[in-house]
Amino acid sequence: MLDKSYRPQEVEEKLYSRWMESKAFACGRNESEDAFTIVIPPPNVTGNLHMGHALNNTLQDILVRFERMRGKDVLWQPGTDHAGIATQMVVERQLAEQGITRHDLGREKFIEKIWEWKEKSGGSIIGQLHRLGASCDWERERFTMDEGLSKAVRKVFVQLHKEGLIYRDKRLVNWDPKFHTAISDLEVEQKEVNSHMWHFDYPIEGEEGRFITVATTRPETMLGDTGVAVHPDDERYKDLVGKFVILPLVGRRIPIVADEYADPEQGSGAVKITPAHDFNDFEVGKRTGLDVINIMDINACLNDDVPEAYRGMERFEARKKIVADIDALGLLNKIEDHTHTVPYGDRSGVVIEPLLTDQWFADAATLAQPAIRAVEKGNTKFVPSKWTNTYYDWMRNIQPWCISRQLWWGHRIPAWFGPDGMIFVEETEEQAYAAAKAHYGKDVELNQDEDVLDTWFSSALWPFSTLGWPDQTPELAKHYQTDVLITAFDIIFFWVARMMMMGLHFMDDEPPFHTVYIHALVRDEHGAKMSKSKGNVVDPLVLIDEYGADALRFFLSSSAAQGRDVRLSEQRVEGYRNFTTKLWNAARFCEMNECAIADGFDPFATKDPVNRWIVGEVAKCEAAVREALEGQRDGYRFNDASNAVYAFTWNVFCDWYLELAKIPFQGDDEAAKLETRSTSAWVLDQILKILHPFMPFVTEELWGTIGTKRDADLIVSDWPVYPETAVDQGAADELDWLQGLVTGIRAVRSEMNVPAGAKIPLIFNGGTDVQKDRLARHWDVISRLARLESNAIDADLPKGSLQFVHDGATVALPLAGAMDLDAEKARLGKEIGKLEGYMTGLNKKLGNEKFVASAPEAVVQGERDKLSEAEVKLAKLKEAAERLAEL
RNA sequence: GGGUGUAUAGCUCAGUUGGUUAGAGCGUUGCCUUGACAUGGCAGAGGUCACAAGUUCGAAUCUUGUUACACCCACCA
Repeated sequence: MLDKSYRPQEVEEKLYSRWMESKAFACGRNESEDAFTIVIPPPNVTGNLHMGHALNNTLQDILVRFERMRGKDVLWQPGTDHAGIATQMVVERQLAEQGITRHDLGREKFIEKIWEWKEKSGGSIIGQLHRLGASCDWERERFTMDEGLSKAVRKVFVQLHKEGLIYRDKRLVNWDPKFHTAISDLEVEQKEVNSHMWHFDYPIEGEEGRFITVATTRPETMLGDTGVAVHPDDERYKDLVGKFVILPLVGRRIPIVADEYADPEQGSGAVKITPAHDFNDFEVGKRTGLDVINIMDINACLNDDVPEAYRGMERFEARKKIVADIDALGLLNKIEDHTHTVPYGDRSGVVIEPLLTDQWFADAATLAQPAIRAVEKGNTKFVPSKWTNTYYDWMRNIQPWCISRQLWWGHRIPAWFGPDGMIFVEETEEQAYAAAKAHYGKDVELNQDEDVLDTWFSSALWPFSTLGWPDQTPELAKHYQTDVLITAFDIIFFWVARMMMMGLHFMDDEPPFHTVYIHALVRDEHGAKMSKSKGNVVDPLVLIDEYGADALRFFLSSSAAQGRDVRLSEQRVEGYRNFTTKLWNAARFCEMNECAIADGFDPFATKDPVNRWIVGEVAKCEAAVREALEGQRDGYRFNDASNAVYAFTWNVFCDWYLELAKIPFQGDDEAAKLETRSTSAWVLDQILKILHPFMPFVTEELWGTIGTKRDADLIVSDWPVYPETAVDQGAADELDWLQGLVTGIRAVRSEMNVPAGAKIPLIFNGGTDVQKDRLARHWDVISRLARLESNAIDADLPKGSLQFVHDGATVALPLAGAMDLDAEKARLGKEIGKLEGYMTGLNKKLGNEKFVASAPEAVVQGERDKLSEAEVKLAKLKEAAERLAEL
């Protein structure tokens, strides 16, 4: 027996446990050759479920549940990411509370601490995904620092190194002075700031009183200047090229060089060059042979290569002092207000400092080539397709990828240094020692590289490392290539692009997925990005508590129109909660009426046209949902799929079918009652199946609670397949006519203020035999739904009647003295006016020879049909108006 | 500086290859405690599809331009 109301809070956890225990999520449960595979975008092990995760995982779960029901061997591969910087930060913060730093512990102990933290409180997001209903194969859960995945990382690193695609280089990198590590270009955020442009006069050597003015937004770097550049064609400075300036405060003699980088239009046309602290200057320095003097330490404080007065100063403190000191020397030419972009570390939030260091790089430009080709050839496609261009733009201009990080938490780089600096890159320490012995001819002491790899390096391997690679496991054979990757656009470069590169390189030129579905961002109700600092973050778990996971999921999927952001609306979530209530009550109604599928019942061989009709409507709904979801054409239209099943359930099944079913339920025709009971139960079952991927909990609960005996849970039941004959067009037309008649009567009644409860007579004139037959057969239904007391066919019309035309027949509701004649006249007049306007348009169109000549025949015929239909209607309406006028 | 996207009812949004009297949900108005459901039912009001020009027999839909907003990328001192 169903409870009077549905309380998701009481059933969701129970059902999720049941699914887990029955191993409903497990891959391989179904032995089908046809595999369907999605790898989850692994959330950070430090993460908490936010709306973006909720959307992302809801969409994945919809596809996974859909394909599972369709009989495929489904693998939704879950796991978490070790998230180098984020995780290290969390644990360091905890240590800081005890007054300890990671250096107090030492590397080994610190990493142990992180593992402890991970075991105890890491991965709470997994439990939160359970709340959402995510049907991942949890027994296969992976972590990017697992032994297996780490092995894959080492193998990839070593192989790429042997192929020359990973190399070590001394280069200027983005240095994060807070975390003391290099970061990649992608982890740098350019932010616009209001600052100043300082103009300094640098004295020319040997020319008393002559200066060259340079402008800078970073005065502190002047201590590292090793030259001044002017444009080779700049007439103003031609005579100065080759001469020297004496760098103020430092006293260094630095050359004036000619380089095209200097823009004569900018400032004075002369630019100071600091090769060690600016990417452009580095290039200029290389071209013109300038010295490279690094003036900063890892904290971005000035080092010992600057004059004593500045040593140890923090860079922004130094800036103030330098400006003041230059001013004191009389060399501060001017200060202008200036807005420019400044690089910030995306996780640390501090200004990034270009710093010259030894780092490991991946040759992204080479790895990108197959990845570009795969998309060009259509082997992997983006949905929506506009993201293809974003991908191309980035891939075609890709820079070397700095993959080393000066952190402790992560995959340690498998490189060992010999006593003379020789590097041995091997998968294991033993192999490194063996290689060293072979090289040196004797045993030597090796030191492993202290650095770890960029977190995204291991994520790039996720689609095959989680399947067991480098071992050739059955899962790898069956589930690689995976099907669709579902993610947000902000991760295309970080992750998608790199998975493409690695997947193609290591998996025999087969891309990791055939489709990349890029979903929207979830914004707040005002359209603003959600962020902690704005305080507008909505916790999905709070919404789940309040309205149930199904309501949140349905909101997200019905909002997931391609190419458009999702605006969170609690009101809409509430609306979908109401939908679960509606479904629940429909099921209760069926239960009360003892609906059950009788033995031998064939849904496609019912007698009652109402039943024949609803079976056809089910088939249409299923087709709409399936076609919207399937990836074959332009699938992944989650909003279309959700809306189709919503509209069918509420507006067709509940609003019409169940109302119609009350007639046989309350009547005494036992055969009709039996058929309708079976049909109702059958349709309800179909709804539960079709709705299950979207609303897994309420559907499973109903599936298990309503009277029907089940072999298995809904989650592992079969997605329905209907015969061609499921749609009976004759029944569809008949019900369409019936609904139009009822709606027409209701509208007239409502508009003319006939009391809702009043039962009134009906006169039906000028209808076809088919219509008369329908009226007679469905009279019970029509009289109930339209509140009628009697009917007469082709009868004389009493003077005072409400009248309208339905499908060519005149429908009259005699009210005698009870009706407002003037109001009815006005109503009919308005109706006629509207119809005439409509016909004018049609006549004009059909009178246009060019239209008739050039439009497709079907379109022209369609317009003609509309016109003749309208003509009949107009004639009848006019008759009605005349009758009224006689009064 | 380069690129992408969006503009349709009071609000949030659908509208697949150009052919409807342009749809939904929420909100709103009126009526209804009708034996599943007031977290409900029935009926209604509400739109010159941002603006301008063009292509076409026909444009919310295609082209160009304008305006507004959003986002991404980029080393301009």
